[in-house]
Amino acid sequence: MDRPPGMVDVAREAGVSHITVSRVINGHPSVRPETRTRVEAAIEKLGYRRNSVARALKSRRSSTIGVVIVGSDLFELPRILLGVETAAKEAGYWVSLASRQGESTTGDLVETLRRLTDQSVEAIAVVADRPVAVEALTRLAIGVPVAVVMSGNVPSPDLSFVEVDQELGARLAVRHLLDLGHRDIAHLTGALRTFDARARVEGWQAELAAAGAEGALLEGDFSAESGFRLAQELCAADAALPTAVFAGNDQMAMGALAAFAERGVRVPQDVSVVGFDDMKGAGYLVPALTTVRQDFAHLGRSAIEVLVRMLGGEPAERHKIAPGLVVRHSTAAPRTAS
Amino acid sequence: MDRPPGMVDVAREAGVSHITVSRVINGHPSVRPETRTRVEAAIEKLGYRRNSVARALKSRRSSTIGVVIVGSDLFELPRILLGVETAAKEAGYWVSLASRQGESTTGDLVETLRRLTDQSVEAIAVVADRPVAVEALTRLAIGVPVAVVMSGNVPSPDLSFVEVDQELGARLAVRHLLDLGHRDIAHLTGALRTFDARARVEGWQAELAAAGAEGALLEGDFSAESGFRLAQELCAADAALPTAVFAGNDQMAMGALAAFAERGVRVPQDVSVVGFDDMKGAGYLVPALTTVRQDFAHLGRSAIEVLVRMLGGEPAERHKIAPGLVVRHSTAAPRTAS
DNA sequence: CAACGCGATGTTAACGTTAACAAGCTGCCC
DNA sequence: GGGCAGCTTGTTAACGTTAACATCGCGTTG
Repeated sequence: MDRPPGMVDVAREAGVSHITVSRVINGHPSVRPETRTRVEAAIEKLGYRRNSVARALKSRRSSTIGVVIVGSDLFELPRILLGVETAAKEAGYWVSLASRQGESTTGDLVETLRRLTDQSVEAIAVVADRPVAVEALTRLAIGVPVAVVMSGNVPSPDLSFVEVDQELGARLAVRHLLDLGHRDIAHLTGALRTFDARARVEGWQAELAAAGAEGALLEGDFSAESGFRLAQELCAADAALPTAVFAGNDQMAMGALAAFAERGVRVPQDVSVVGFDDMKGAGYLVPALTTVRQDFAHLGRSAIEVLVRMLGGEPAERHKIAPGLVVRHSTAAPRTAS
Repeated sequence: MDRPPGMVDVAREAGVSHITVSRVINGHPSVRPETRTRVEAAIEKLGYRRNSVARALKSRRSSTIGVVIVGSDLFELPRILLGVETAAKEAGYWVSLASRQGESTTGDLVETLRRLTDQSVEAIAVVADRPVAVEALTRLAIGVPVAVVMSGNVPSPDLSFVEVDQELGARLAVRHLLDLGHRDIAHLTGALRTFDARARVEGWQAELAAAGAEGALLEGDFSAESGFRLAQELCAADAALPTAVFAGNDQMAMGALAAFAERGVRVPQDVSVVGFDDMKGAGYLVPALTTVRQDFAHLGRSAIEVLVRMLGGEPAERHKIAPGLVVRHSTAAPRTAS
């Protein structure tokens, strides 16, 4: 015998029919304990393993959840993925991966989703950083439950959304600076084609407006390089330096810190800096970075949990996970209250 | 009709038999062009998509490659994964994910591999940072081609290995310091249970020995925190500070930089620091970090390419990808040549 | 002109599982 | 003691595809 044993082989070994083997494996109640034991012994002896492909074909249940990754600005992808994978495994599902890098057109995305449904995935989690991708999703009848991770605000009754509340995070950061006494808080934005960057801008604006404070907006792209460049611009400008800078993410904060160090601008004495993400090592920048922490593993886990509920017939859900402010040493009261 | 159309439906529409449809889809040569066109029209009209589960069942080819992730110290996982996914897609394969976090026993690993083969994956890539995992692999007859990513040095004729040459990377880093005139080069190691950390220690030792130089070894765990702590120890020690520090990775270098800044030790004037990885933003630390760059996407891509060749009947291969030194501003000649 | 070869198409039978239905056995109650 | 319920087991038929073999028609060649 050159191929792995099937149910028939186990059945022959145990002296029963293959369907009894099926029942034992699926935990069907009406099997005599004695028979069950015999079948289990045969399974053990032959080293039988259920062929999940055949099972998927017949039962139309592949026990697989597809994950689509759109965009590659996602620094924290591994943590999300680990959350996804862990939760999926716990729920008895496989994770099948499909990514779309670079400029993904709507057609590309459709094709990726198609490939995934061809594979008979039961549900799909889309980890997307761009509104474009999500807008495309809303126009698609995919036929399986879909959860969108990390980006929301698009009205769509059939899609679930799981995201960290970016606007709240931004507000937390800005409020912290306001509380310290800052009234001129610049924002170095992330890539504005992404949801996250936009939501952070909104949070920053809203909080600033509520406090009657102000600040310049400089557009970056989430890279440390852009943070560096924008901070340099800030220094070079004729106007006085703002007393605080809210960076689009920790990478940009890092760049800004480098630029300030180069110009001899002291942080936090001359200018306060807040980041976003709480990336690995953020506490060991100089100075240790005050930032907004996102729980990415939680995000991934929630996505799967939502999908599992949807597979159970529940309607689509929307979850906003609250981020938390982590205060370290890159923020302080402004030197001179104007 | 409530379920998606199958080949029979297409066949009926086109007025042929389902097997002709199969031939058209698989690009079989002996189909009359006129028939082909008719079938293609029917496919288009019905929106037919091949059921890859049924195909996998019959042909025993799932077109899926399994990826097992062992350990979670892998900061650069997403880049590897993206390389894997891209290369797999190009080669016509799916990627199915399975991770093992935390303390993975051999039994755990076996079970994970089993689950993957149950799914009929055609090949498996194991991204592992620990020797334990790899040793377990060598004792297993898995039945499909296996490539191990990121860790080598274990003799095993059936396993392919794809890794960045860690020892070479360490040598590059240390040689750079030696060339600058350093003779006392401490090494803050990564977690010694991992291959990478060990290989870097070996490279450091070998290069030091070859040059007749010396230096202390302090054991860390790849975290910025450990880099910080060990650098503090270095400062606190009665003996003089080494003139250079080779950190186990960029995170640890970051921690060390923070510790030195706190103590008023200037980098690179008082002490030079070299990292490993070239993590995102390494060029925007203060000072910009000299480090060793690993091409992770290449790593992932190579793994898939090797597996595809193995699926084509080729024997196992071993690849060492050469890392490159990136010189920035955290290294300089020692202040006083002794 | 018949036989052969070959390209194009069709028929049948798997792949290994689960669903639906059928049937045997036991024990219980009237 | 017969019939019926209920538990256990078996028979048969799919799921949608591909492999192997069969068939048909036509052009070519001895």
